[in-house]
Amino acid sequence: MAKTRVIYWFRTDLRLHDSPALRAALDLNAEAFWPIWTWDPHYVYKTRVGVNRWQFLIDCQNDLSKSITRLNPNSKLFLMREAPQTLFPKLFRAWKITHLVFEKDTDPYARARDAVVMEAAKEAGVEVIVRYGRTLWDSDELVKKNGNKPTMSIKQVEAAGPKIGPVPKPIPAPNSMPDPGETTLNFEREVPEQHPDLNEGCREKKDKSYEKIAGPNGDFAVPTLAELGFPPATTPHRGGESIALCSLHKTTSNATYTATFQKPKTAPTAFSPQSTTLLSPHLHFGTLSVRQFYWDVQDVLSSYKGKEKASTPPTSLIGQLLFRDMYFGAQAHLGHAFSSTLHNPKCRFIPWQLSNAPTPTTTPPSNPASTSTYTIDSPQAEAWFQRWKYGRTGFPWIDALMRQLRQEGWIHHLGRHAVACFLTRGGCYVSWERGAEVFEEWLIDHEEACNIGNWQWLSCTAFFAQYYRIYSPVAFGKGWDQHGAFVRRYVPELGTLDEKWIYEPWKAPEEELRRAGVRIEGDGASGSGEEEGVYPQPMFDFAERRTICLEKMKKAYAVGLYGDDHRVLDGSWKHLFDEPSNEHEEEQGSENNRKRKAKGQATLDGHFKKAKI
DNA sequence: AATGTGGTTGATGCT
DNA sequence: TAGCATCAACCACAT
Repeated sequence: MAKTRVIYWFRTDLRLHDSPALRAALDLNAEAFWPIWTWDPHYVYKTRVGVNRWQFLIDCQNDLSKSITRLNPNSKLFLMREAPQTLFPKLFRAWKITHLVFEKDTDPYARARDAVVMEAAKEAGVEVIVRYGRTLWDSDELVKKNGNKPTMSIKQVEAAGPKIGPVPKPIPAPNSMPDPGETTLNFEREVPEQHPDLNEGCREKKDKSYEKIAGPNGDFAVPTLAELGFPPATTPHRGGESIALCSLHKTTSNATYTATFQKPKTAPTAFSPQSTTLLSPHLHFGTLSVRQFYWDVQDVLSSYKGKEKASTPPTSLIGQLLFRDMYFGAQAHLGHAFSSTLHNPKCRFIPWQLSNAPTPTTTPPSNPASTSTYTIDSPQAEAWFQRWKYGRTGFPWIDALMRQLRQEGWIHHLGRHAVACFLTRGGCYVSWERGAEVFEEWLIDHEEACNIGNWQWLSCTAFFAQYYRIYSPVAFGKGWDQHGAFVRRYVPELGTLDEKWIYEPWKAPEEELRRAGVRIEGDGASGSGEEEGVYPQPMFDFAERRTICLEKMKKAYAVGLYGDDHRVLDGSWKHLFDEPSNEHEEEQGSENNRKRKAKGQATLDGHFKKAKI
């Protein structure tokens, strides 16, 4: 038997089925094999992981650990509470490791982290094996086949993907796993820097997850929410590969549903059950392989003989997976710059309120944007933002969605459209970055690439540009749910209000409100309007805000700046917006856009010089 | 190079 | 009830 001593490092792939990296690790026929997870202070303190997503992660880890033990009673998922960058060099020596194997991760922080770990492995003489299995196609390969440009449209993905080759077929789960070696830890432990802690506000008690490297009982156990100082989760959705595979099977065993799925025709108001598959959190944690999903759907399609025509990308289920690859491809190319407007060459500059504060340097940030700060440049906008976040806008459709999000960690994609449009270009004119942070904290399926990409889409700063298509906080929900069952479910204080007023309670006559036992009053600010039987006034006249936002968007598009423009970074963009809108300037704007298009990444300087002549 | 067409998911009012 | 034009007018992509 080969004397290989292997660490398999689980990260974005909490599964045994269809894992190219795990297969590569097991093919080493190790004499000792440790399946491990490293607790990462970056994840624990520097990203917004809400209680519900923590619960989901813990579910995934427990399920995976059980599955490993089923393959080998001596093994399980070994959780190590130290940063991988400092842990691995010590672990390599202590356990005489010969191989480290993991799935490639193209998130900007992950790339930097893995580079450090791979360097340490090189120094320790440990061979590193990396395999890709997180998207349909390796995101870096996808970018290459897209002319070394970020994938910014679904057409580009449809063209570039097949150039790489067909989506790899699923790999069966292993049916055995070698014993782990010794698990003694005879080395000094490095306690991570715990401040600042982005999740401090969520904790009821002090975080104790890093007190001992192998957990409180020294058995490498999966942590509990209590250890992290969190209160119990509120989400009804549970994680784990077992559940993920059951859910996938449930979806694909309904051939008609699977083959004719059209995303825009699924109701965002359906809640019991939901109208979509709810497989996104499983894709996020890698408890479901996206390629397994892809091929299971393809199998259904190839044998489908139903009356209704099968759907095709982009609206079909396969189309949804292509969008995911598109966002991963954009992020793989742009790195940290993808996550904010500033420094982002593909993100249109709009002078939103509550935007990320500019970084002092002119180079793209090396730190994740999630540690960004913003200035309250408008108390009004900040108040609207807070009311939006906590579901107290006075628009029941918006509030129901935001409350469902906070409580359950998941809302339908079209619901995300409705609240995102409302916060940004179709109501509050608040930066998409603020909304993205709330989603980061509250979504159990939060995937940085997809979240950032979708917020840019909805705010019409990248991927999508039809800013005049604005969702109404009244009409859109009503179109899907005439009777307001969804609103009643999540905004119970309006539970018995007649359907005539359920989307616009401020218009209801006094006697209707009295009969329904609700008063419409207060400004929805924190600490007010939370009295039982009270629902806030709408925070603004939507029609009025709609018009204002449209004008502002039109202006910003005419000016035509992007996040990497020096005038955006040095603040001189203000002059371009101060000037009153006139014919000449509109022409300049169009010219800007045309020039930019013709010159690719060129700045607008050339045009301005030309314009002066 | 100018022009036309289409773009996963708008709202409204008309036929 | 589904399909269409209108609203105002964006970008990407193909020709």
